[in-house]
Order: sequence, then structure tokens, then C-alpha cells
Amino acid sequence: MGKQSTEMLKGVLEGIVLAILATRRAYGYEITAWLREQGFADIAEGTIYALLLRIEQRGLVDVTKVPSEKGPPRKVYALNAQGQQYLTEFWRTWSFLTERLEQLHQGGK
Amino acid sequence: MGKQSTEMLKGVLEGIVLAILATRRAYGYEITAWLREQGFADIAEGTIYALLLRIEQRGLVDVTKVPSEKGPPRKVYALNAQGQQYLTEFWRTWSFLTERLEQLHQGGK
DNA sequence: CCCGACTATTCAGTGTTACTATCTACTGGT
DNA sequence: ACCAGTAGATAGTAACACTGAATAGTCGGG
Repeated sequence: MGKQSTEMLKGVLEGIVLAILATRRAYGYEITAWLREQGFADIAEGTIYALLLRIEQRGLVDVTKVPSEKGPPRKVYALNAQGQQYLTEFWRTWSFLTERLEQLHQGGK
Repeated sequence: MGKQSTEMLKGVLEGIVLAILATRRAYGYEITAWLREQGFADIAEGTIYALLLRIEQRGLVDVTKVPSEKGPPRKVYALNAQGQQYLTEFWRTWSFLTERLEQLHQGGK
């Protein structure tokens, strides 16, 4: 991805992480690894942790500390009702953006 | 749109404006009005002008001052070669994001 | 003739977000 | 003892959209 991806990720990355947590509970390191697999090569380690802290403080997720066999304990995140609601809002906004951009992309040919 | 739209717009709005300028030349007030018509109700006046200044300084557009019959002269923007190239990059990044999010949206059902 | 409405642009200050870089901490292998 | 891999936290920075206000020109109505 190009340099502009940094700015384009703002707001979107949060939705991505919430969407992941909607399918299954996960912890930071795991999410970072998954994103890298998916091609988000340039997402910094710290970024996900900061994001998780934010959504935790906003009450969108429930957190459980789970001891790990390797390394320090994991903080496992799970989407709660409020987070689900927020995610629904996210999809609505995303759909709106996608429609407008799709129009522009077609029209620009 | 919800409050999160503000953050989701970052980077995307720039692409939208460039995409508009790819179809036709336009000036700030005109673009703002068009965006409002398209449903971007909460985009502030100043935002578009600031964005136009940025892309002008980065050399993505050519600018012509055109006298207006009503009000002060207009700054008419036109996408140049460099802007076209940048826009292509934008579409690539956007497609990447759309694919990932589409997957997550399907999987989350 | 002035005042409001519309057109059109600029700018200073603010909040949010992702990045960079660094630090802490635990485990297992050499 | 050291290092790689696992796991998380944090301080500082840059970019971007928003708010709110200022500036400036034209036109029609009172």
C-alpha cells in the first residue's frame, strides 16, 4: 500500500478491528499478526494496542486477562452489545462512502 | 452520517475531491455544494478549501483564477498528470481496503 | 443608500488518529 | 547468560477534518 494508506486507515482500522472481534474474541498480538497476513504489511505493532485501549475505554469491548504459556498474560477482547451497535453504525457509514466512491469511479472512466 | 464519519473521511475525502476533478474542472464552492447534494451534509465549508490548498501545494492540480459574475473571483482547479497518477494510487489502496472489509462483512453474518 | 442574502475564499485553533521508537516482561533454547 | 519470540504499554510527532470567524464582492429590497 502507498503512503496515503496511513490517512485512509484512520477510522477504518477501528472498524476493521471491531469487525474481527465480532467474529471471534482475540488479543492484540494475534490481531496484529492476522492483519499482516491479510496484507496490511505496514501496520505498526503499537498501533493496534493503542486502538484496543481506546475502544476499551469507550466501553465497546469486554476484556479478560488470560495467562499465556509463552510470554506475559494476554488481554483477550470481546465485542459487547455497545460495540455491536457501534459496528452497525460503522457499516452504515462505510456503505455510504462505498456507494459514492463507486459512482465516482465508474463516472471517471 | 454518524460521528465516526469524521475520522473515516480522513484521506478518503481527498480521494473524492480528486475523483471529482478527474471528471471535470471545478472550484471550491461548487465542490462543497455538490458534496452536500450527495449527502455529505456535515462537511464544513472550510474543510474543502483547506483540502484544495493542500493538493495545490503538493502539485496535484493546476489552478486558474476566473472572475465570477456574482461575488469574488473563483479558483478553478484541474487535475494534472501528477494528480492523475496519485488518484490511480488512491483507487488501488481503496480497492484493497474494500476487499478486506467486504470479506469481514460477509464473514460477520 | 444601506442591509441582508448569496457567492467565494482564507485562516487560526482544536481533537482524533496512526506512526515511530522505546520500554517492560515472561518463556524456552543455545 | 543471552537471545529470539511472545505480549503489551507509552511518549512524542504528523496529518487531517472540524469549528468559527473574518474578508470581499454582487445583487435586490426597504
